Order: sequence, then structure tokens, then C-alpha cells
Amino acid sequence: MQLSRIIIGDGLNIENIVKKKNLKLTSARRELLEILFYAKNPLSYEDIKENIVMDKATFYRNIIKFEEENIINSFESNDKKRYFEIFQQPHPHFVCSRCHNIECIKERLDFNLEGYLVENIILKGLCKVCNKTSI
Amino acid sequence: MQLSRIIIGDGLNIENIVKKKNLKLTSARRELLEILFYAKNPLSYEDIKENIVMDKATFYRNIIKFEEENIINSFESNDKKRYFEIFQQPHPHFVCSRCHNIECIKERLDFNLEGYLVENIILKGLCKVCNKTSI
DNA sequence: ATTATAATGCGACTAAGTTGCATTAAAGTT
DNA sequence: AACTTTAATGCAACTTAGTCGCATTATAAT
Ligand SMILES: [Mn+2]
Ligand SMILES: [Mn+2]
Ligand SMILES: [Zn+2]
Ligand SMILES: [Zn+2]
Repeated sequence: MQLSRIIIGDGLNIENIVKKKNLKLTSARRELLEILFYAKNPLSYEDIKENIVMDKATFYRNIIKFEEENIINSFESNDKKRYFEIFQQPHPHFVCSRCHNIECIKERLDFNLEGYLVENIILKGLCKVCNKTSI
Repeated sequence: MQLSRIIIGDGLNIENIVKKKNLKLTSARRELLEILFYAKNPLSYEDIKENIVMDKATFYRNIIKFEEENIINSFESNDKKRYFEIFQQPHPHFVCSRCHNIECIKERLDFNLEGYLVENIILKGLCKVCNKTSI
């Protein structure tokens, strides 16, 4: 909710975004973008499918389009699934190996890795909640 | 080659390792561990299957056993595949989005992420080689 | 050598994601 | 408002990594 405001700015709604990219605004696309805009964490197809009425193929074809147009970005977790979120500033993600939650990490992780170009960071382990309750 | 010496120490061969964990030493297990010991990078089933004679189910069942016994560890890349390596000190892995190579990162990446327990780090982007040749 | 049990091969299966194709709906044009 | 063009959709079939049940076989202990 706040996220979508921050990213798309005032006056930019789903209609504007989709049309600005020369995509047709279908009900499938509106549904999908609404869910992603209001999500606090990245979501997989499995997370979303209960709340949408489109076919799986339509889902993935729209996901591909949205990624091409930089409306969303995605990454693979360690559960064989791909997770999607509205495109933001690149930031790390944390995958909890106990509760399987996936969180966006706001903190900057500063390290230097000479010669490489790091585009994406995925951390796995215990999230704050699970780490506390693990004695 | 050097790696396996370092980890398992002098006098510790595949026979010892397997028997120490109360696993039966089968030809499938010997084959699999030999390949993993001599590998410079983590390997997937697809990487290995040409060089082994066991069934896919046997491969994965042994992988599971080896992981339970901390003989190997594994992680998922962004190509939907799982990669396996002989268990070592935890260290990050770099997945190149251009050449799709997977490298073990020796450098320590020091950062603090308050409250979390980071068990595993996967970096994605351009490896040294691809980063140089990308202008 | 006999035996108990763990490991194996085979085939069927699951789940994420992809593709071809005929149909439908969006958006522009008259 | 009807017409047309083209993109988007649903459906079904497919691909691929990994899993599982079950009958058979190999390992290692006795
Ligand atoms: Mn995020
Ligand atoms: Mn490694
Ligand atoms: Zn957790
Ligand atoms: Zn590379």
C-alpha cells in the first residue's frame, strides 16, 4: 500500500502503468498487479493462485511481460519456486529455512567483491522471529 | 583434490567416511563421492549423470543421505536446479547470470544483519570473466 | 553360508513452468 | 455503435527436476 505509492508516485495507478508500456489492460492484468502492489513480501504463483481467476499460462505470460517492461522483478527461492514483486530499488531477500517466509531486506549490506557485478543477493537462514525462538 | 585433502584430512578416504556414518558402501556411493570430492565447483544432477551408472532415484536418495550426515551440502541456483558439494566451511556462492557458472566464494563477506542468522549466501550477477567482457 | 536390512532399479507420479492453437476481448478506426 | 486488427486468453499437452512405492538385489554382520 505504502510501497506502491512510493514507487509509482502520486497519480500513477495501474491503468497508467499498463498503458504507458503499450500493454492492453485486461482484467487478468489488473487483478495481478493489484495483488502485487499490496503485497508486503514477494509472492509465488502458489501464493497468488487462490485469489485470481486466470489460467496458469495467462499468469506466467503476464509475469514475463511485466518483467520485460520492468513493472515487476523476480527471483528463485530455495523451494523450487519463483517469487515476484513490484520492481523496486534492488535489495537483498531473506529466505527463512524454518518458517519459509521471504522478506525484503531494507538494510544495505556493504561488502566488496572485487571483479564481480552483484545484481542480486539471497540470504538463507533463520529470520528474526525464528532465530529468537530457537533458544 | 586439494579440497578433499583439507576437509577429510590424511588417512580419511571415502571408505572411512561412509562407514563412519553407518552407511553401506555401495558402488553408487563410491562413484558419487569421488566425483564430488574432485569437483572444483558445486554440481547438479545434470552435471553428474553422464559420469555415473546409477538410477536417478538412487542418485537423489544418496544425496539426501549424504546431506543428513553432513557429508555434502546443497543449494538451489536460479535455474531450478539443486547444486551439491562436499561439506566445507560455510561460504557464499556466486551464480553468473550470463555464463551460468557457479563459483565458491573464498572471501569473507562481512556485514551485520541484526537479529537474523545467516546460514547461506547466494549472489547473482556477472562473474569476473563476464563482467570484464561486458564493456 | 545364512540372514537381516539397507540400497537399488524401475515405473509412475508431482509440481513448476512452458508452448501451440483456436477463441475472445481490448482499443483504435470508421 | 459496428468493424477491424491484434494482443491476450483458456485449454490441453508438454517438459523437467525431483519424489515415491514396491519388488529385487547387494552389503555386512553372524
Ligand atoms: Mn523485495
Ligand atoms: Mn562452495
Ligand atoms: Zn522464520
Ligand atoms: Zn559468467
